[in-house]
Amino acid sequence: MADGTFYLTTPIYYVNAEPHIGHAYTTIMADMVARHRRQRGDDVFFLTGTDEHGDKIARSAAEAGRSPRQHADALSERFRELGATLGASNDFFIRTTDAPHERAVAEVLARLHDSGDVYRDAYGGWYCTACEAFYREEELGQGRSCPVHGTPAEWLEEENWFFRLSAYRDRLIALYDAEPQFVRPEGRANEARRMIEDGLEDLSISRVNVDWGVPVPWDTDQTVYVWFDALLNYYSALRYARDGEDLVARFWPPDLQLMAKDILKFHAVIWPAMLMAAGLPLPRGLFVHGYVLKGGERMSKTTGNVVDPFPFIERFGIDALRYYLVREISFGEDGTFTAEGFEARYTNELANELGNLLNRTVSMIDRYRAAAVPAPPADSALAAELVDRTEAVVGAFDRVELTRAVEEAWVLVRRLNRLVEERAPWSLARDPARALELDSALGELAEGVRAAALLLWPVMPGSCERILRALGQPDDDVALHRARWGAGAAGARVDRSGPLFPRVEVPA
RNA sequence: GGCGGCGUAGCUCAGUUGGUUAGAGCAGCGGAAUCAUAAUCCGCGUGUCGCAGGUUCGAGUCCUGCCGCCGCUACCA
Repeated sequence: MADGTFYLTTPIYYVNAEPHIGHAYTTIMADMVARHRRQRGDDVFFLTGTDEHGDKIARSAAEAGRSPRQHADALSERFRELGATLGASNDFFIRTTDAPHERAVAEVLARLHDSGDVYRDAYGGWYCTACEAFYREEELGQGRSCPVHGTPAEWLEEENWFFRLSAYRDRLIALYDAEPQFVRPEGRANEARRMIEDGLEDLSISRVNVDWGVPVPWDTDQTVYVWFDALLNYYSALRYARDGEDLVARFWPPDLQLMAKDILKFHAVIWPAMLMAAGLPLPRGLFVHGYVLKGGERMSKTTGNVVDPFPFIERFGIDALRYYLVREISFGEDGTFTAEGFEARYTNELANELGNLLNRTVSMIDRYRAAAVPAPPADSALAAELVDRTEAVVGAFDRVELTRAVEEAWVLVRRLNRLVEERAPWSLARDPARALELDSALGELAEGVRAAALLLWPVMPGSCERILRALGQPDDDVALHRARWGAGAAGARVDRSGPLFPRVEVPA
């Protein structure tokens, strides 16, 4: 970031089920950050992908009657397609089954083994195959059942390789002391800190009975624990995403890593410890967001309480979904997805406020000035206001307050609708003596809408490019500095190309 | 049990380090306007800021207790 590069990641998605809106949410939010940083001229690398190893994948593959590889291929492709549908501008899509990733995992693990951070020990415990996790006796339910699945846990004893996580306790606490912004929001940092202070146990990072995984290089009877494997994707991707170029030097460490709150511990405790052990610089910041709730409850693959994003995308368009998610759910908090709320925001905000603003602007310029966009007046009060809006948006993005960023941009949209009423161009148009005033009013309006499109571009890229085209502006340069007052192309002609967000009939 | 969070207008929520008459959006009511996707703009809030105490010149904002709701405690964004 300081050097003008920006490395941004989403978690990699586990391919044991079809993607749902929770995955879409994280990818969309990350994409907004990525696009915003590019608007600012940063050299951005935006990574997402899929997590494909583990016994659970092998089992669901078997149920589906195919090999783990076939299963992973099929589902990984679904996640890749989801990203494309969402308009995700990721620079690479990593799969943990990529051979270069597996080599990187083996290398890092070997390094930790050599340095003494990985050791062999016996481990016994109650194991749930569905969870791929061991439980302590007191955690089990009646009949020694898995607290999550309710199915009986089995007693397993095996020799595993352990990561000396406990040895990093003091260094982790020092990290949280020194970098209060390492994990945001603040409450999540406190949670993570508490996990560290409450005592860390060494972590078993290999499995004997799991075949579908990366073999432990010096003990090929064992495979690497999926989380150890998965976390390293953030590092390994930079080593092979571009043929012939090692991106590690250019982008490492990550500037921002996004995730939902369920995987806080892996990212805020285990991951930095792994990097310390490997001698790699730590990420500059993690941001932990909340859940997209349905009916006030958590969506879950297990219970089937999920929202399918595709019908909404088909009816309202991807930009409407992107807008709704970032606006409705205060980023960092949980929020509830409802069809009613979606439709209300689409109609009130996208169609009526923004879409209609563009439409009335273009329409008046077409009607009163034969489609020629007048130059914006240099003395407009909007010029200063635009500086304020832009700074507010940039500041919000810097703090990863994405909901706030859209709200700040939206203040301009509302200001512009008010401006139309204040100037009343239709009234000026009736008096030929006020032609200059009319030019000024229409130029001011067009310039304001153009700037609003640039501020909102990370949220709704396609729609904002359409706004620019409708105003006769090039749509291929959306750099943020072009949101300056008067930076638009001169001599533009408006193009009436129909409603930006057409009203959608809502069946009763 | 442990740890953490939440409870502010009918609804969804903002409210930096405590400081004057507690805000926004939506919904509702009234009005203006007619460029526009009948889309916009203006006006209208007697809210015990969950309850009870405490600290303070002053608390929605800090402390204690209580009530209610929720999350995490190694499946899943």
